[in-house]
Amino acid sequence: MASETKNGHAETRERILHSAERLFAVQGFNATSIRDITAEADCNVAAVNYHFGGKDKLYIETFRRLLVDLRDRRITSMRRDMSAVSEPTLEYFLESFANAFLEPLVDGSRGRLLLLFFANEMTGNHLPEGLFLDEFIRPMVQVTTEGLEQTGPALDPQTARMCMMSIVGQLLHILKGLPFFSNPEGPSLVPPDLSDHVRHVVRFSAAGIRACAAPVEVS
Amino acid sequence: MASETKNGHAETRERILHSAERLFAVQGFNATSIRDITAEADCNVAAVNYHFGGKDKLYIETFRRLLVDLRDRRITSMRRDMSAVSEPTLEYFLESFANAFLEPLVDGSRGRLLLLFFANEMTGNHLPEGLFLDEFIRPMVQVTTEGLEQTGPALDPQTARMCMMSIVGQLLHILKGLPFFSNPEGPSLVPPDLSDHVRHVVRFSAAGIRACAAPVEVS
DNA sequence: TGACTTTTCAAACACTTGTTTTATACTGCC
DNA sequence: GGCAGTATAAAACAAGTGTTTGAAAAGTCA
Repeated sequence: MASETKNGHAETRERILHSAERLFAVQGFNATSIRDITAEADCNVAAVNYHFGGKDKLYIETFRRLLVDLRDRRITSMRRDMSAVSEPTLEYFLESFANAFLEPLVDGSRGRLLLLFFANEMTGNHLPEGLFLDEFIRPMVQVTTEGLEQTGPALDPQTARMCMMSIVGQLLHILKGLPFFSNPEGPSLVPPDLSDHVRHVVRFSAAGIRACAAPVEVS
Repeated sequence: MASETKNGHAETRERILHSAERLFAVQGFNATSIRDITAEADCNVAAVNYHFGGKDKLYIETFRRLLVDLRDRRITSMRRDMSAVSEPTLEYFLESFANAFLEPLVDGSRGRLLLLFFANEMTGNHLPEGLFLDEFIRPMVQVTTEGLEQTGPALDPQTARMCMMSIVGQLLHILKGLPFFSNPEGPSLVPPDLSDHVRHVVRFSAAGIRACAAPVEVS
C-alpha cells in the first residue's frame, strides 16, 4: 500500500526495520533504545512511533518477519530433499533435517541475527502469546513428523516427538556451544567444522531412534 | 569478616544478595533496577553501591555464588553415584549424569532461578570473561569424561566430547521445552513428567554412543 | 496552481536509570 | 564521656528512556 516504494519514498520504514533487525538481535529488546535504531537508520526518533506505533510493535514486526522467513526456508529445504529421492533412509532424513535446521542460522548475516534473536527472546518474552508456538513450532513439528514416519521405524507419537526433541536439542546446543568450545588457534575441544557435528548427530540419533523403537530389554 | 552476623547486624548485604538472586534471575540484568532490589530487600538504594560497589559487581557476585553451588552439587552427586556400585554400566552413568544435571535445576526455587539466570546470561554477557568456561564448564567436562571412559566403549577424545554435547543438548532442550510442550490440561505433545524424559535420553544416548564407537559402515 | 494528505523533524515531556553526596544513627574502644 | 569506623538513609544528580507535540517539508491529485 503506502509502503510500496513507488518513487524513492517510503524507505524510512524499511530502513528502520533493517536497523532494528540488527540491533534487537545483537543487544536485545531492553538494551536497544529507539534512539539507537533511528540513529543507525538516519531518521528522527518520532519516525518509529509514526510508522509502527511504538517500540513494542516494531519489535514484534521485526521478529515476525525473521520467523516466517526461517520457517519457510527450512520447510521448503526439507520438502525438496525428501522428494529428491524415491526411498529416503532414516540417515538421509536426519541429514536433511539437520541441514535445513542449521543452514538458515549460519549462512550470511541474517542467519546469525536470527540465532541471537532467539537467544534474547527466550527470556525477554516481548512477543504476543502463541505466535512462536503456532506460527513457527507447529508447522515444523508437522513436517518433521512426516519425515520420521516415512523413513524411521514405527514409533508411538510421543516417543517420536521426544526423539525429535533429542535431535533439535543437540543441534541447538551445537550452535550455541561451538563458538565456545572450538578454539580458532590451538587444539579445539571439538571439531570446529559444522559438518563434522552434523555427521555426528546423524549417526548418534539414527542409532538412538532405532533403539527407541526396539522393545525394552528387561534384565 | 565484617559480613558475619555477630549481632543482629550486617544482614542488609545478605538481604540484597537474596533479592538480587531472584530478580536478576527472573528479569535479567537490564530489566532489574537497583531500586527493584532495594525495595524488596527493604533498604536504601545507596546500600548496593556501599556493599558491592555498583550494580555490575552485585550481579557478578550473585551469579558466581549460584554457579559454584550448582557445579559442586552436580559433581558430588555424580561422584557419589559412580562410587556406589563396583561396575557401573553406561546406562547407569548416563542416568546418574542426567539426574545430577537436572536435579539442581528443578528442585526448589533456587534451582529454577539458576535456569533463568543461565538463559538471561546466555545473551547478556555481564560476566567477566572465562569465569563461565573455567570455573564451571571445564570441571564438569573433566568429571563426565571420566565417567564415560569408565563405562562406555572406547572413543577418541573428540568423539567423546561430541557425545557429551549431544547429551547436554538434549537435557537443556528438555528443560526449556518441557513447559512449552506439555499441556497441563488436555493431551500433551510429550510426557509431562521429567523422569520419562530422562529414561528416553538414557536409552537414546546409550545407543548413540555405542554407534559412535562402532566402525563406520561403508555402503 | 492550490488544497489535501503523508511524512519528517526538532523540541519538549514525563519518567526511570545508576551513582554520589550529605547527614544521621550505631558499633566497639579508650 | 569522646572518638574512631561502620552502616543506613534521604535527597539530589546527570544521563538516558519511550512518547508526544506542533510545525515544516514533501508528495499527491484535482
